[in-house]
Amino acid sequence: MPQPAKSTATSLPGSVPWTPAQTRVIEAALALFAEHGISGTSLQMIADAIGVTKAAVYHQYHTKDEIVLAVAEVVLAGLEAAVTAAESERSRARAREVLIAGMIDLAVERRRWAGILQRDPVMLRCLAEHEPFRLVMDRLNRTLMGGPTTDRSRVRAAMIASTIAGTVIHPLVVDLDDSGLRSLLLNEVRRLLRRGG
Amino acid sequence: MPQPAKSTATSLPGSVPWTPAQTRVIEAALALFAEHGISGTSLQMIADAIGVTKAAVYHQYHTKDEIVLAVAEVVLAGLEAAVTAAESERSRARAREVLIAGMIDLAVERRRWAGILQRDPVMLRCLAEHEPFRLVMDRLNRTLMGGPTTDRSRVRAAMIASTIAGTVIHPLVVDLDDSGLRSLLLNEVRRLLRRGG
DNA sequence: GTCTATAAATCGATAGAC
DNA sequence: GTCTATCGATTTATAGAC
Repeated sequence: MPQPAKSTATSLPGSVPWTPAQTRVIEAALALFAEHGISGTSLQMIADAIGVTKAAVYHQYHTKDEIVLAVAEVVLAGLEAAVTAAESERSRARAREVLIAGMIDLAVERRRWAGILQRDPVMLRCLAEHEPFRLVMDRLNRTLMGGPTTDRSRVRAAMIASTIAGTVIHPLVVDLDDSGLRSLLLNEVRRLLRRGG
Repeated sequence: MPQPAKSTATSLPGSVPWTPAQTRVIEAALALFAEHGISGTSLQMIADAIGVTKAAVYHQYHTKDEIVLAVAEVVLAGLEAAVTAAESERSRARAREVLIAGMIDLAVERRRWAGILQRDPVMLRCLAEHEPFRLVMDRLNRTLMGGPTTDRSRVRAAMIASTIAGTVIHPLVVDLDDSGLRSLLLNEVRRLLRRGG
């Protein structure tokens, strides 16, 4: 079913015309997904959190998958913006620095959900199956490697991504305030890059 | 309910007398939990994977929580051994090095499931609720910090743990063989420690 | 946009025969 | 140890009134 000139529905670029009711659904879903996982969250739980019935939720999104997709768009929209900003830098080294700073900002300010969502099996499958999402991740990874693709650059890029996503949700740092965590994490990740690259 | 001299039932130290049928259950559960998450895995799926009925599974473990608990014991038994080995080193610096090497060995050799399980909301709740598990994690974190608890040492320990657990499951490194990933990861993590700490 | 009511499937869990 | 058969609760999802 080809439909040439109308690809705004499931693509990333942000201008999705959400209704207030849809916004309430994805906000509630985001919080519940982060706490219980996607499989562990039922539509009943989402409906209860908003204060409506299941039928009202189904009127906004016809399947649970659609809700997952909408949540994925929200989560990845921020990353996509960070990657785009980084790609406009002149050197690859500068691009990587800017991207890392952006990723840390995002991870810290949404540390409640950002990290967990990116490890959820259902979300991972969603990101792998839908090309627009995979494209963003490819651009992110390429910028993160900052040069030719070698075993070593793969491992280093994977380390940076895991460190940022994983540290902000680690039990050891739950007591730290956002700005303190942000600057400490930024410093330590930069140390990772300084020698060898 | 104090029970002085009989703590083998739910404590970690390995000598749990599993029957062959129980071993089949937790092996199937481990693989399915890693692929679909714990909430996303039903007892029917576990039974199907083994080739028996649900009732047969229930004969081994009376609730799903018991299966989760058994899986958690398997996962944490390896970590506990690594921590114990590290703690017997003379200096705290040596202890940390040994622990990190052990954690990397474990993460790489079980990279199919080790990382995902430690991020699953149900597993996290299980680790937080049962003291024996929390105790192991506390010892691990203390050894990882390698000295006084400061904001900086917390962040650095969280970074090391997230890096190891997250890198081995990152899409960028799925094609690398175990030994290559292991040595690259070990080198890069050691670089993290070299300066400042 | 939200409701009540309901269908069909699956969930975790149990009883009892073999 | 495994089976058949079943319970009650919950799940995703739909129909139709307001």
